[in-house]
Amino acid sequence: MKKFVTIRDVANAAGVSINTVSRALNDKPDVNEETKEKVLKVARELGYVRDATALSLRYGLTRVIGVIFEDSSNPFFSEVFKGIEMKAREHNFNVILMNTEKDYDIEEDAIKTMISRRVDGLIITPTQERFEDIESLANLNIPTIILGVHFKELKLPEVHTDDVTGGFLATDYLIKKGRKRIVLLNGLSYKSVAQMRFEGYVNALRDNGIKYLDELVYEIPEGVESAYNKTKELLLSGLRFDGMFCFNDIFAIGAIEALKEFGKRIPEDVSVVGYDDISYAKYISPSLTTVAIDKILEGQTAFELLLESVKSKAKMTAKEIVLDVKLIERKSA
Amino acid sequence: MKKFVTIRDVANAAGVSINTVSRALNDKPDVNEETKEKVLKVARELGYVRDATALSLRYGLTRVIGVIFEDSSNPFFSEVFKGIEMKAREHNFNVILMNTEKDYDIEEDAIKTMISRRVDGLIITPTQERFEDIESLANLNIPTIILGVHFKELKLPEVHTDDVTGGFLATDYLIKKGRKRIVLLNGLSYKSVAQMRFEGYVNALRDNGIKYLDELVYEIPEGVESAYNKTKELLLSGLRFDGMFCFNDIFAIGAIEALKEFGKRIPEDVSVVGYDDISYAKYISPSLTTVAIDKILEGQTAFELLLESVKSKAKMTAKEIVLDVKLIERKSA
DNA sequence: TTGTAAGCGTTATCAT
DNA sequence: ATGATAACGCTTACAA
Repeated sequence: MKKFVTIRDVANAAGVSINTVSRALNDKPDVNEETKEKVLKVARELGYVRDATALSLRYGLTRVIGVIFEDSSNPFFSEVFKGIEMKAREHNFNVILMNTEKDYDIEEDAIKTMISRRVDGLIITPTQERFEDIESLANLNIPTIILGVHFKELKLPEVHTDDVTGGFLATDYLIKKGRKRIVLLNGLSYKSVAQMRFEGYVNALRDNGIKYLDELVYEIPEGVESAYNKTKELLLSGLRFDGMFCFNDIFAIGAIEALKEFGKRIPEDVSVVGYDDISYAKYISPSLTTVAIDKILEGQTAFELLLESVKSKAKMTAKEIVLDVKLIERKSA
Repeated sequence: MKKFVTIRDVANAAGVSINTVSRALNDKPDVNEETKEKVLKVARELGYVRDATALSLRYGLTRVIGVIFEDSSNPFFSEVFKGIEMKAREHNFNVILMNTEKDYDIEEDAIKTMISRRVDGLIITPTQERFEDIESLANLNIPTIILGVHFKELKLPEVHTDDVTGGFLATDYLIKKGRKRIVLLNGLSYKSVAQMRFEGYVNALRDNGIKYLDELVYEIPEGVESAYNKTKELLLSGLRFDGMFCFNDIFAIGAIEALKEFGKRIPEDVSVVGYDDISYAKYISPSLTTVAIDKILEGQTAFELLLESVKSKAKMTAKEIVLDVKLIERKSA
């Protein structure tokens, strides 16, 4: 049925042996110029396209990398992916993308799949629930980059942003704007990112001589709804607060929705700062003051670090690349 | 270096031949129960993982499909992809995702790459600039689904939304809201989608007895900036209009930004309707009235149609799946 | 300069 | 029930 032209077909048509074809195709020196021309011509006419699966088997290298995200449709990840794909394409690598839907079991399966596919390397944003699956990669010595997350427990190369500073910048900005009671709407604390942003929050309070209050700090699961509901709950509970530092822009969007619903003016009554600077942050209303991270760059960096690791056959080490963040001042705070 | 456990390693360790291992691993009937148990145990201990590249070569099937988008970070595509990936995972397929950046040459390269990878099938949103590259797929009889686009020139299976109806719904809604001079901020007209939405726009005007005016119809390239600039230009030119039907939500976002800048009240002065219902459409301000298409479903449908085509070894035919659209009423119109 | 043959990891066919 | 062998498409020693 689906029959591709093989090197053998070309050989027959050109009246030479298959490895002469191979040599010609690969522009090797030990082949007569005329023969080469002829072979190339025949190959073109027949529509020959190299079979990458055969090459993979032959070389034990696939030129495929795997990317495992919790949700590739999340604008943060979709932009990071873009950076990865750009660089990969530039280096003639292809990318298999899989989602875990934040489920450890799916993550484990995805990793197995990637191993089975013999990917040359892997970029992953782990759920961080457990990490035996990631360890198995390290044991197989499959080059792996942890993206967007810091793993204390694992000695693997990581690319992430400076989220302690990010948390600090956001909180400090709110304080400078005169905010005294700043709610931290954080992600779940088993995630390193949440821990780091929390640390930044605490640092900023401390540096500004503001007392840390447990009643202002909340950890909630991902999602707009989640943030919307929690904010509504806080509002209903009568908790007083004049600022919110949200774990990400999605949370900020949910929070703002709830605040508006309660007639709060933003930023007059409550100032809101997000995180990530997803592309629509500037179009929501009020436009979102947020901690920007260069997502494309993060993806590119991850790929380049991975490529390094793929090329050097050395054992993976705990290299850590921390990317800068900056505060983008808009209307919400 | 990177040494994976092979069937041969397992065979040696278990003291059987490689095909006994193969049989055990594949749960074939002709293998002693005890031997099978032993082999399975050894395989587990050694951490054996099947090599998919070898399988691909062996069977001439990769269980990989290719997806070629113009920009996977565009929220429309990233959601469609999610639908594709979900279904693919369910059916034990993997997905290689590539971007064309709206460049025909990159598209052509991407297609070559996919052929080289021997993908079992391909889902593509063509640039529609030319289509020789797509034709080459048809000639190779590689199952291909055209997504989100209607190709008059090609007889290939397509999945797209009912954009004539969509264009009609949007325009008709604006008219029912009392709008008389409705700007169509359309995509470039060589794209079938733009043609279809235009057709819907014209139909709605006709059905409502409103005269079509060329001066209200504009075709612009993709991007928020593009829409922002064009809207600003229209405003500056003094063109009168009280409604805008935007080719997509991204355009609507850009248009709204420009309108606000000029002090126009939305929807009082100018009503705006978008298209796609990207996930942030409801969070921009005013929340966007838009024509919703189920992007996840579109992705899932595309995969399922592709799978059909992959399984049936029949020649590809021009099957067309047209998905429903519906108008989501929010605050912008 | 060109051809022959082995091998990458797997499964299917054919023997035993 | 199990083992040896060929084949998938390609590249690379090695021979000629």
